[in-house]
Amino acid sequence: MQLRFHNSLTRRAEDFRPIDPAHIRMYVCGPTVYDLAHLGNARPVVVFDVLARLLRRVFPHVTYARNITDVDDKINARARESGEPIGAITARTTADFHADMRALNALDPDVEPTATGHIPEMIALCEKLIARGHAYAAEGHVLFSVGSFPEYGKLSGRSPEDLLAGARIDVAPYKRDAGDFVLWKPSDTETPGWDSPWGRGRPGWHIECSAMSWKHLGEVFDIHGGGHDLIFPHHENEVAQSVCAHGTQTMARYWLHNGMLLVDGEKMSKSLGNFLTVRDILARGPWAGEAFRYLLLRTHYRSSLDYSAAALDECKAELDDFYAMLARPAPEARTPRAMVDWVLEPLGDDLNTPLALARLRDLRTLENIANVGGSPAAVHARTPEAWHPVPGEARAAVLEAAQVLGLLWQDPAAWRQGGGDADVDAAIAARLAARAAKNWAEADRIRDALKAQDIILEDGPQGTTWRRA
RNA sequence: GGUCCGAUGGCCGAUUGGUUAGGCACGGGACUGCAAAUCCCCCUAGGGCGGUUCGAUUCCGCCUCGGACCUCCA
Repeated sequence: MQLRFHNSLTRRAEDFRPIDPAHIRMYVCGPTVYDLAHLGNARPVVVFDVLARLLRRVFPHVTYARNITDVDDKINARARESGEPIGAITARTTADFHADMRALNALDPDVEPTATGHIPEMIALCEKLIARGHAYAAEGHVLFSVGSFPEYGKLSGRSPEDLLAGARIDVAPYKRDAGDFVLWKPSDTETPGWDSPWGRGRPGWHIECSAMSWKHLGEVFDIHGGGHDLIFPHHENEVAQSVCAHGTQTMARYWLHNGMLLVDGEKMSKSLGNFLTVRDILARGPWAGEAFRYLLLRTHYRSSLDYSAAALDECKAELDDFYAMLARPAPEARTPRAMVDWVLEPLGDDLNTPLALARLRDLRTLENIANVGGSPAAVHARTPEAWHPVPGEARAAVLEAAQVLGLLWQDPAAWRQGGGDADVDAAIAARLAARAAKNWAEADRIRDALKAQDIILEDGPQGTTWRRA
């Protein structure tokens, strides 16, 4: 399967040509652990989780690295405000992050380096950059010299003049050039710091990712991912650091950036009152994690995505339909390879998850037709060949393809009836007796009483089943 | 102000130089004691103005609107 990705570096869709097809290496910028993950933080996690699953399906060996930034001035500020020790904040927030992302069925990356675990590598990078004339020490700082790297601005598509013209920061006096950025900065006794050739200090943000990707993926690797808002300055600076330190042509061959997530049409912010954490979503119910994942995947990863509670409910309804199909007894059947490939094919085209989901729904319809009856003509108009509905086959294909999307991993009965213990069997038996006596009023009364508890009965050929609304 | 991205039905969202996928909502039907689930049908849309073309939603230009970034935001 040939993969194609839109490469931010060239602003074009390109065929994916691995550096080493036997070993694919991907790095994605992870969270700064000072607060609970918000909805926007979850988007790159889910998007690149799907990409990692796809890569693992296509290539024999994949190393996916996603870092934890656990040294940062936002963390320091949080500790000063709350009085909680920094180590406690980062440990708790990291655990919360892991729990939240697992609730979205995002697999753990293969390696999850921490910034504090890679201070020696960061110092080594600073020394290499100074030795090569790309950085200089000044007043306890180490600064990257933007003027030493002619290609600075290539990733973000800016010229150094543009960057300078748009700069809205105060230029520190020790900077040789307004665009120079910090690799290392001094720490006072109240601030976390590590001994270095330039005195006790701490790393700048950008150097962390250069150090961690170098350590775990090498000087040049295949894919670098992250949010679109990180292109400048974070990724631009990463490229400058890594390329200049190692003397390589590039840092990563393919740069993938996900679009921003909006809430009710506006960017999330605490001042607007539309700031939502993943935990807020998960509190909606046991279905909410998967419904949110579905919501993220039904929009192409590069588009901006507008979150709303109504959209989340719609995603739950769509998953209800899938789980209704999966809950129906089905015979063991072979998994038709062609059906799985047909669903996954769009993923190879710059991770077109919305089209893959549409095809997954077509397979669901095919399975329903095999079991319940109907005409496959509408589905056949879209499929590459007229697959005959055979009970169990499309179902098996749905389950295998959904694994790559990280969907439909839950037990269908648990999905339909989960969210609390309910003993409805006795009520169903009583209603069955009333129906046998053609006492429709009593039968409907029982059904309505259950409905008042959000329990929906479904009479089918194999008897009566139930689910939660 | 600069750089870049986008605009598709009531809503969400793909594909495409030649009758605009799919989903949700709405409406109708089959099935059902009535429902639910399922299936069938219906709903046929490309911001505005130009250009290229036999033909433009698709390619190009301008305008409008929205968004991202412009030195530590996913």
